[in-house]
Amino acid sequence: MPTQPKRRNTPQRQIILEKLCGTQSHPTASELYDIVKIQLPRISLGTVYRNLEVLANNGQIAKLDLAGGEARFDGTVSPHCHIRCTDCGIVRDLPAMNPREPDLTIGQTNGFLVSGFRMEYTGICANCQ
Amino acid sequence: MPTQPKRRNTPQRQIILEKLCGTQSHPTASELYDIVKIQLPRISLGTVYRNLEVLANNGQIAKLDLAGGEARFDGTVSPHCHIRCTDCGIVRDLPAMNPREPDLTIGQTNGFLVSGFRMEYTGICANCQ
DNA sequence: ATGGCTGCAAACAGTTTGCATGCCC
DNA sequence: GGGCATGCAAACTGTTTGCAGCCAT
Repeated sequence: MPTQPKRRNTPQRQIILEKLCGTQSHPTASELYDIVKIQLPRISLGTVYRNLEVLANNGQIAKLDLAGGEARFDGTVSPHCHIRCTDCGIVRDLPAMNPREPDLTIGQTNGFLVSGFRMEYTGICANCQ
Repeated sequence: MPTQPKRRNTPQRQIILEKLCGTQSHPTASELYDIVKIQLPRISLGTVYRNLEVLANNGQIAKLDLAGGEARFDGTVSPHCHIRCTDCGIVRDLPAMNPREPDLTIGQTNGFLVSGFRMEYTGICANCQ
């Protein structure tokens, strides 16, 4: 198997991780770009995307590939459900909700090897009501 | 409230609906475009998108806004779960699975007005294993 | 000096939209 | 003729990639 490359802990990567873990919101890549740019004005959007991918592969952050186009990112890795506003798109945690365990046998009828499952609530957030 | 426009039943719209309902797969817009093009060689991709939107708003088809980029469309409207191959992206029905009823109170802590929820299994399909 | 990383810009994919024209009621 | 629909092409959005140069090991 291919050994993974030795990663460096660049300021860009550090600050991206720090800002993502320091927020309750689940920012998109470009929202995060705007936040990080305050401290690193010369950072590029491409770097944000590249680092988010590295961090997600590392298991340090979670990529939320929910409905509605843009991917969002979550500094909290432990599994929990989300609720998404169908109007403005913001995503919040549902901490009280513990997701049902995936039923790994469910894919057998289709020949699938089940690896996971996702649950997502949708609704209208307080702001948009 | 705005009255909705009087829709016409054009051949394009008819055949898109017919082809979508006649398949078990959950085609993307451009996959459907390729299928419909056999019978209507001059149809445009934009028309496919526009009609899929009209049909979805009509409740005649369902738009599956799952993870993984491309939207997919489903001629079966009754609620059921899906399993998606993380490798090739194909989507299959999970007919045995009846989705848990959405818990409408779940959003109260966040001030959300819950309108629905989605469940999606992921795995590797038989072909990609 | 090797190889990961950066900023920048261009490329890319999926989707939407503007426009001139066509066709049905 | 009012208005929905079409084909075409251009625009737009989110994301990825190629490249030259930089910096840590």
